[in-house]
Amino acid sequence: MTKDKKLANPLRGLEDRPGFLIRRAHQISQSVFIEECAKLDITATQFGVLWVLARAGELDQISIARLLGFDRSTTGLVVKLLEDRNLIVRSPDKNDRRRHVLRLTKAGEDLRRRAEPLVDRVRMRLDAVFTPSEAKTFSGLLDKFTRSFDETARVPRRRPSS
Amino acid sequence: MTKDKKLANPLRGLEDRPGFLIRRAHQISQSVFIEECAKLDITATQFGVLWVLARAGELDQISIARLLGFDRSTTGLVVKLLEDRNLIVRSPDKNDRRRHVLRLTKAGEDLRRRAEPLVDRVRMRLDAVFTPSEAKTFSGLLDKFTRSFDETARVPRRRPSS
DNA sequence: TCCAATTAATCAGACGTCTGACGATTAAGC
DNA sequence: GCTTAATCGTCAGACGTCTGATTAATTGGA
Repeated sequence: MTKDKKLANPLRGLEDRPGFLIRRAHQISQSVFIEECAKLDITATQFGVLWVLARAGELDQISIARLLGFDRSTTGLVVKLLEDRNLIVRSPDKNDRRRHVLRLTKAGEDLRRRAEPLVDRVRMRLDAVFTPSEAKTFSGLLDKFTRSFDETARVPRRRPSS
Repeated sequence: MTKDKKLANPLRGLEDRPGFLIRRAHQISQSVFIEECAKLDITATQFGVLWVLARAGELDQISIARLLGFDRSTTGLVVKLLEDRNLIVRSPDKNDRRRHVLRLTKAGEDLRRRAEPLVDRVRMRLDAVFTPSEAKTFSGLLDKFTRSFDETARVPRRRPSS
């Protein structure tokens, strides 16, 4: 290969590695989320915790981590931020004193509800670059990809049975 | 919706948001990269810089950032780590004193070359969960997705013309 | 019953990522 | 030429993420 060819495309061979494009896709989707939800000052990760708590009523940190596929430490830090903002409360579990059970406060539930339409907008903006058929295929492949690694990944994820 | 149904699947409605699955896919691919390249002590981000420098010969930080879609600050920090390990050298640009031109050292080029087969293994492991046809479709959709946002994203990316 | 393995949670440390600000330098318009 | 705008790089601060270690509590097996 000549030096000129190198200069012509310094990315040939990197661009088609899935990891590289996945990283970029993640960066983009995070950026769109932050942009849409700026007025609520909430991140995608934080919203995930609010969401799952709204659905489940109450959970301990480890359960949240497993459902969302977050690392234990990550979950602990995110939960701390939400607790500092009084969006969730933590109370010791009487049956198992290692656990702290989390639940949404009224403020947390209000914020989650207000975030809902904004998060829908994020989804719409992300899907908008595809035809409906492509969007479906993309989601399906992402699901297959992530599902294939759920059990063997360093940070495993246990999806609900339903 | 009954409370029982909530408990049955606390993730319904979150799982099919593309951003959520993209995050998980990113987490997985990073994890596989780290696992394969553990003995070289290099991350995907760092490898990207080594790669693009190997291709281009020499570049300043901003050019690297634009080619890879990294933030300026991120690039600065990654470059610093590589420089501390003597994998790249930085020299002031005589024509433009704002710039510092980066190039690989011998150690940097050696590391990049040794990383090559490991990075190929990462790609193989990621693609292995798909049929060849699915892998191609997935790559194509990821490319379309990222390309659609390259210009409007907060962190823009300028792909090489070739 | 008692010891060992497991589990929940926290912490320090590291890297990646972005924002907003700043200083230094160059380029552009008048 | 001079003023203004744009650009390169850095820094502090914040959040997300993972590792490895530690502490406290529970569980399971001999």
